[in-house]
Amino acid sequence: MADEALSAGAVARRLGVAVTTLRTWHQRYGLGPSEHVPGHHRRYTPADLARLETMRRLTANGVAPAEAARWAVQAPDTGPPGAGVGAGKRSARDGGGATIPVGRSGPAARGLARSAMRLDSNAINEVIDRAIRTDGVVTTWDTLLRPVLAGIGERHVATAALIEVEHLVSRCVSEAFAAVVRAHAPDGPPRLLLSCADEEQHSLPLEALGAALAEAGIAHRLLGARVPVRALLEAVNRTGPAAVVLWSQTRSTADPAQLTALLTGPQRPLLVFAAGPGWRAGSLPAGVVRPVDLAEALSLAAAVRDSLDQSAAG
Amino acid sequence: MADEALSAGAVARRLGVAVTTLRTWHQRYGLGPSEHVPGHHRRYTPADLARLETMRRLTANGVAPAEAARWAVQAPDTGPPGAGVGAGKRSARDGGGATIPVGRSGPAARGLARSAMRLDSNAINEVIDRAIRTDGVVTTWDTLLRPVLAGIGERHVATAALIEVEHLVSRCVSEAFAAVVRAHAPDGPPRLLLSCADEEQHSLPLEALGAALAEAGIAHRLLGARVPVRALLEAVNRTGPAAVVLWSQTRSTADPAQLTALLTGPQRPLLVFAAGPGWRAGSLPAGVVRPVDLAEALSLAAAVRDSLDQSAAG
DNA sequence: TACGAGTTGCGTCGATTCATGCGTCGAATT
DNA sequence: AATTCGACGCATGAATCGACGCAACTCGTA
Repeated sequence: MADEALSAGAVARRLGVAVTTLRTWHQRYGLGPSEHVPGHHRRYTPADLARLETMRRLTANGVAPAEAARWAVQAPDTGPPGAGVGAGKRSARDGGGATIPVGRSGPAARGLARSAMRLDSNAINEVIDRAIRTDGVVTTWDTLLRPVLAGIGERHVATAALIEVEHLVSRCVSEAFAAVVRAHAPDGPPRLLLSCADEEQHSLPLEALGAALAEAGIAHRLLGARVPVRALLEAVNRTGPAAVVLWSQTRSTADPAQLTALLTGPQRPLLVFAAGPGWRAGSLPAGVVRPVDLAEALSLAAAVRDSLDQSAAG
Repeated sequence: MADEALSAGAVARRLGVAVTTLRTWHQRYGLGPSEHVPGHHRRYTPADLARLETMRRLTANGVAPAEAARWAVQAPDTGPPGAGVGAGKRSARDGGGATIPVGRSGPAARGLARSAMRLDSNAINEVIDRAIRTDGVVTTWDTLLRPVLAGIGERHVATAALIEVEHLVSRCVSEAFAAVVRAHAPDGPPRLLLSCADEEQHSLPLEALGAALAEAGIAHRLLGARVPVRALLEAVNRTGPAAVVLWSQTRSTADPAQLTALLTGPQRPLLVFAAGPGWRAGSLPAGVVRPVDLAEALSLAAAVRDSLDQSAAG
């Protein structure tokens, strides 16, 4: 670690705020140099600077300063500031429709596919539950459920068959996620709102995120599929979440106007996540964070975890 | 400083009610911050919040707000004996406001409606689970869930609002039924196939039937919504069920040809049920049984099971 | 079965309170 | 000499307050 210790003025200039504000943030929110003896000059380490960067970015997104400071204090790095997202690698696009739709996704996937073809919901449930219990929600989703569902989906659009299989598996997956959410008691008021974009009917990925959040002890609200913009704004207005995750599976449902409506809504500004492969990186309004996969969405949401809402300060 | 001095907005968001409602509760029932000078902002201490939590819990169970407030003021963490669906004395009148019309469906229905308006999925789950545990699936469906869902639906078609509420409640109901199915281990191979009619997207009644069947120890398969005729025949052909229940919610999805196709298929099931209000009694092909409600469908299915057992034993 | 009375949640409006960023000042630090 | 420190104060926009009213629902009654 470079032991560079930035002075208050340097930090203030870098952040674009006044020196006095730094002092104010320190004494009001405790957001200052980690080691500081009263009366002496403040020396900001890179870690302190990172905290202040988080504070600046959150406040720039409209988060109330008191709340933003709380997040910044306990979660130094809440993800990329928006620049690094564009370099998102196109993740595995499992091309090639082979005879076995799951490809090389492991034996569990093959077993699941077989149970699905047999319409054996008990076996499906058993496989999914065990995978979740063993590997957790994220891994199960990425390495088991998504491949199988993608395989069924490809086959379905190609052959116009397997519709009943797709429905059954979707139901089982949904139920498994719901069971995870039910098993983990929520530890506080839900400050996270998950919703599908307008006309978007694929809610399973969002349910996966919800289950992963529950697994991590993070409370949330999940609205479901096909949420019109008006209904979404209504829900935001009513519950006032700290962050909203809007899922879009396909390009046709990824209308950036929905994000803009969220950011300019009557309710207080908030963090907005644009999740799902539908969104185009270039056309997103400013202030929208775009996680590339489930794991990143989870870690981003974790930054909001322990923030008990209280806008009062003493 | 008291690190827990919640502002009015924060509390309102946490409870899922409007800020105005909080003020109303204060001046109508005296349910407010313990220390509050008129004109100043309200600061809710944890004790005050606990009181409001009690208020929320009681109203979620259908207690009239005035009475719930009386309880919450004097006993922050106690409640009246939580009773089942039909219980509860009607001591106080129950008003309206921004809620869902449930008519005379009992206090639990009103509590569920209030929780739904608050988008409080935890409270919704709690109410539903307890009702199912106390009164069983059939009674819960007929006297609690269906009235509330019908109320939401009516208001939804009239006002084009409450879509998010409808989705949330539907999800919770679906999850509750799924939990019932999971909790009761199936005792044999499923000889019963439940499926929605083609284009039919309301699968909740079928899920209710599925949960009731599971509760009675009858194994079944549930395909889900929007099952094309070809997919249904495919599933019947593959699994060879003894009976098939085909659900149709509205007249537009009740094509009798689907029933005829079932009866003339190669793997002809022993019995075909045409369930749901969509079917017209006159236009059903011969050999199709039409249960009028959930209870009748359940008893018919039980009869099928028993006859199968007898034939297997003999 | 229709209607009035009682209840309840919440929107609106003008006034007030509060949180926040920053300027200023005398003393201390580098 | 150049900053920075701690303390205080100020301007401003957001949040809230109190009051009022409205629409909707339930229930008792005719």
